[in-house]
Amino acid sequence: MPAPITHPKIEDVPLAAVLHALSDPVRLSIVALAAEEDGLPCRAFETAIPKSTMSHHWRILREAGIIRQEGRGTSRINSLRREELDARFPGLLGNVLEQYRRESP
Amino acid sequence: MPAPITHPKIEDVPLAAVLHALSDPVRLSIVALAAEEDGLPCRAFETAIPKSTMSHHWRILREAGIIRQEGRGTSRINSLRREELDARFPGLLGNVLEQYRRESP
DNA sequence: GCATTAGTTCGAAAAATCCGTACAAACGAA
DNA sequence: TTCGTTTGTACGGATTTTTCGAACTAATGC
Repeated sequence: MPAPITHPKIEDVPLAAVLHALSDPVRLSIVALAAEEDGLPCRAFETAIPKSTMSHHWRILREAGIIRQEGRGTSRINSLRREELDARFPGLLGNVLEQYRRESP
Repeated sequence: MPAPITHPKIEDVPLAAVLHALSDPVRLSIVALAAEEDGLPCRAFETAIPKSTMSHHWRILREAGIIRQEGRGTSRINSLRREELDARFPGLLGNVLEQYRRESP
């Protein structure tokens, strides 16, 4: 994929950016699935939404330091930046995931 | 003030709405101050930002069930809906406030 | 070579945000 | 009561963000 995928240093990510990234139902569902299963490609998420919109959501999550993407062939491997995020915002992601699971069982 | 101020039932508020309300630096600072001191009027918050913009932020916070406003004379009394929020999203607000204080000391 | 698949980019429409201006309501003082 | 002040909302337009179809690129397979 042409655009060189870049990931921010976690210490450069403001709290508001993380909360913003998590403030969308589609992105929440992405994060919840990524938390359960590591290394999934983009196509494994949220089939009902157009690819271009999903691409936008991935970018928001990437730029908020929440998800890491590595190109593998024609697809991407997605993973949560769990440890980094926990170091920077202790307990935040875990708590949000807990709320999410409570809300959508 | 003309518009009848309404507050949502806390169980009707989606997680994404709460995170969205908290995903703005100005609103975060409002919530942080409201958490420290109860019953402050709107004018006590964020003097540098235009009144009309602040009014918008208050509305977002109100509609997310985060803040309760009661008209008192020409001003409003603002308070966090702490207990209700903690019942619906246990630990979430406290965690976000913790991150906020860590980030802006 | 050609077709398929995975995901990005472009461009335009729709929605949200920001902010100046005008406004309404409550209050105090004359 | 009437005038001026204070507190916050409503309106309208400019800017920004979000959404999504269509075109595109790159890797893979036949």
